[in-house]
Amino acid sequence: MAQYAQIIIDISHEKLDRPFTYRVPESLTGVLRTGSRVLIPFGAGGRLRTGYVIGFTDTCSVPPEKVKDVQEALEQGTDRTGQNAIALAAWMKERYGSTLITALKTVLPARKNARPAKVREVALKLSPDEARQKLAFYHNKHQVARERLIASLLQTPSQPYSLITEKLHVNAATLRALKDQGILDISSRTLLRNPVCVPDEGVDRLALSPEQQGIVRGVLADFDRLQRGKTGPSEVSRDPYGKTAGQPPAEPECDPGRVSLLHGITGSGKTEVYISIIEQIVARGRQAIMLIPEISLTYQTLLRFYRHFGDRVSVMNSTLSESEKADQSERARRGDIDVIIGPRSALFTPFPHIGVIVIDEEHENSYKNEQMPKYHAREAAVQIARMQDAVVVLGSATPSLESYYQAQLGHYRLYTLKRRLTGGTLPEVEIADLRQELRAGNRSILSGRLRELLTDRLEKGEQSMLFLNRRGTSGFVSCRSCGHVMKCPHCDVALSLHRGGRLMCHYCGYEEPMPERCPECGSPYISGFRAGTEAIENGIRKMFPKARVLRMDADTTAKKGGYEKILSAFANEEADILIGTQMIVKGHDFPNVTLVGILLADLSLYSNDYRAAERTFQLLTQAAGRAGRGDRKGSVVIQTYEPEHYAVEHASHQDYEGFYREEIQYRSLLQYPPVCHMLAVQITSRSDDHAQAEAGILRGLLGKITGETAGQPAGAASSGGGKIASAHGVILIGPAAASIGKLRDTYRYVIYIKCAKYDILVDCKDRCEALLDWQKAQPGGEAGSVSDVYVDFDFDPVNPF
DNA sequence: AGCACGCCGACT
DNA sequence: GTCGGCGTGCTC
Repeated sequence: MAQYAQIIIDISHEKLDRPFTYRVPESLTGVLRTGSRVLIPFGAGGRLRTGYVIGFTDTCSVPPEKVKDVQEALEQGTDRTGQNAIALAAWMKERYGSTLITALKTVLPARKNARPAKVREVALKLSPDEARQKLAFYHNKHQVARERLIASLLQTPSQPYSLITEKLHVNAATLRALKDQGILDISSRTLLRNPVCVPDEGVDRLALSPEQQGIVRGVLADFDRLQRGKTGPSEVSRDPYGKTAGQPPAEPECDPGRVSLLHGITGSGKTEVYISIIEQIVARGRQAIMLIPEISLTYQTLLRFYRHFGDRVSVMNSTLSESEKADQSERARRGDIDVIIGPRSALFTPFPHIGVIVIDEEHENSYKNEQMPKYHAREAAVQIARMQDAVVVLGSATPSLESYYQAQLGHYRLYTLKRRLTGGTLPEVEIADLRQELRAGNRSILSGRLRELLTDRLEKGEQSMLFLNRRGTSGFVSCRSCGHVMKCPHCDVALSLHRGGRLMCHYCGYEEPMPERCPECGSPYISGFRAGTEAIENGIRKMFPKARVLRMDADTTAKKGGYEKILSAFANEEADILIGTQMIVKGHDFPNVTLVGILLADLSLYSNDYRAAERTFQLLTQAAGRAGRGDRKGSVVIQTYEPEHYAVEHASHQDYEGFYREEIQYRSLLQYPPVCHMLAVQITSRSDDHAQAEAGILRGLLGKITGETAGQPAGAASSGGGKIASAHGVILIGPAAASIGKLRDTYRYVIYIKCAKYDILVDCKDRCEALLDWQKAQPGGEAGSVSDVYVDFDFDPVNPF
C-alpha cells in the first residue's frame, strides 16, 4: 500500500512548482486517487491549502520528520479521468513551459462551488489630505515601502494587488498591516456570467453523399484499427512530473489514421460527416468532443446536433457560469452525455473514454490559448487522442498550413469534399483593381463594378454583404500638412476616430477629444484617414439613400446580445446591406445574400507577420463563401490595390492547393512554421532601457548556446556552459521591437528562435529561465536591474506579439 | 502565497 | 539596548 502521496500545492509560483510529499493517514488509504483534490497543511504555521495528488510512493526521499499528513480529501471520484488530466498537464508543462499547477488547473474540470475568478484590488481608504500626512510621517520614519505605496496610491487610488507586490515591491505583510490599521482596503472583484438555453426540435435523418460516406468509413476504419490490442485507456506515465530523460515531446511523427483532415469548401456538408462519425463512435460506447471556434456556434449547427443526440449532447459556452460548467463536467464524468460541443476549453471535458475529437474550422486562431499554458487545441487534441486511443478529425474550407503540411507528409489522412451539396454553385469572383479606379477618377470606397452589382441587388430585393478587412488601422487621424499621426501616449498605436469626435486607443482604452489643429505644426487640415466601418456606412447611406443598412463591428455589438440581434435582423431580411469586419464572415448562412464585396483586400497583407498571406487568403475565401448559398448564383467582388498578390489571386479562383503550394515554398525558404518550429521570447518592461538590455543579454546567451559566433557580451556564463548538441539549423532573429512596441506604457521586445527540432526550443527556454533565475539571485539592483523586466515564452505563436 | 528569521536604522 | 520594518529563504 502506498504510504506517501506526491502533491502539487495550489499556489502558482515557480518556486513551488514541484511535488511535496505527504503521508496518507489510514483513514484516507484507498480514498485518495491520482487527481484527487486534497487539503494539506503547508508552510510554517501549517496553514491549510488545497493541492492535487499526482502520484503515490512507498518510500520518501525527504527527512521523515518534515513530512506531514494529508488532512482531508475534498473530492474522491477521480479515477481514470484524473490520471488522464495529470498526464495531459505534465505534457503541457513540458511542451509549453508553464507551471504544472496552471496546467493542472486548465486541464482539470471546473468544480462545483468554485469561487468565480476574482481580481484582488488594493484601495486607499484615506482622504488625500490624510494620505499626504501619512506619507510625510512614513517619510520621516524612513519606512520606504509604505512611503512608496502611499505615494503611488495617491496618484492611482485603486490598484491591482499583484501589481503592488510585484512592481512596487511591497510585502504582503506590509499590506496586511496597513489594512489592519484601516489605511487600506483589500477587496476582490468578481466577474459574473449568465446561462443560456436551447429549445427542443424534432429528429431528422442524415442522407450522406457517396463522398461523405467514404470519409465516414475511412475514419471509422482507422478508429477501429487503432483499438486493436487495447481494452481501455492506456496506462499513463508513472512519472507524470519529471522530465524523463530521452523521452522526446510528442512530435507529429508517424501515427497514420490518428488524425484526419477534412478539406471541404463551405456548404460541402462537413457537419453531416462529423455527426455521422460521432454517431457511430458513440454507438461503440465511446464519447465525442466537438470543438468550434470561440463565438461561431451557429444556431443551425447546434440544432442539428440536438436533433441527433437529444439530451445526450451538451454545450459548453463561454457564457456559462462556473458552476454550470461544473455541472456539465459532472454529467460527462457520470456518463449522462456522450457528446459535448464547445470552444477550446471543452477539450478537457472529463469523459470516461473519449473516442473522437472533432475540430471544426481548425485554422481558426482562437484554438490557441493566449494565456499560460499557451497550448494549441489541435496539438492537445492529438495528445489526448494518443492517450485514450481516440481519433481526431480536423475540418476546414481553408486548412491551416500546419495541418495541410502534415497531410502532405502523410502524417494526417486527407479527405477532400469538392462539391457544394446545398444546390448552389460556386460564386463568381471578380477582382476590382483600385489603382485603375483611381486613374479613372473614382475616389469613392466602391469600385464601379461593385457599385453596379450593389444597385442591381437592391433592385432585385436580394441581400449584400460588405466586408472591411481591417486590422487596427480603422479611421486613424493624420495631418495633411506635416503627416503627423495621432498616437496613443501609452501605446505604440494610432488612435482611431469614433462617433462624437473622440479619439480612442483600441488597446488600452485611452480617450481624448479630436484636436482642431495639428499638435505638431498647427495646421487645421487634420482629419480621419482610411475609413472604418462607420465611415463606410455613412458613405453607403449617401450613395443608396433608400437601402436599409446594418453595421456590425465592435461598437455596435458592445451591447449585450447585440451580435445575435444584428445577425438575426439581417437573416430576417430586415436590411439589404450588412457592413462589417471579420465577424460577419464566420460561419453564418444567409440564403438571400447573392453579393459579397470585400472593400480592401490588402489591408491584412500590410503586416510584418509571416502569417499575413495565409490570414488574407482565409478571410477572402470565407467571405466569398458567404455569397450564393441559396439557389441563386452569387457574386463576389474583391477590391484591391494588389490584384497580382498570390493570396488575392488564389482566393479569387477558390484555389486552396494553388495557394498552399506557393505559401509553403515561402515558408520553407524562410524557415517558418510549419516547416520549422518557432519560439518567441517576449521581453517586457516599463523601462525601455531595461527591456533592451535584457533582450540583448538573452540574445547573447542564445547565440552562445546555439553555437552562433556573435560578439555579444555574455551575461552570466556561469549559469550554464556548453552548447546545445546538434544545434545546427537554429536561426535567431532579433531582438527587435514587438509589432506593438509599447502597450499600456510597457515596452515590448521579442526574439524569435527557429528550429526544426522542438526539444531544442524547449532547451532554449530552459536555459533562458536558468539565466533569469541566476540574475534574480544576484545581489543589488543598480547594474542588472532585472527586477522590472518580464520574460515570456510562446511556442509556435499564432498571434504576433 | 505567506510565515519565520536575521539585519539594520531609530528612539526611550 | 530594544522596537519594528524590510528583505530573504523556505515550505513536504
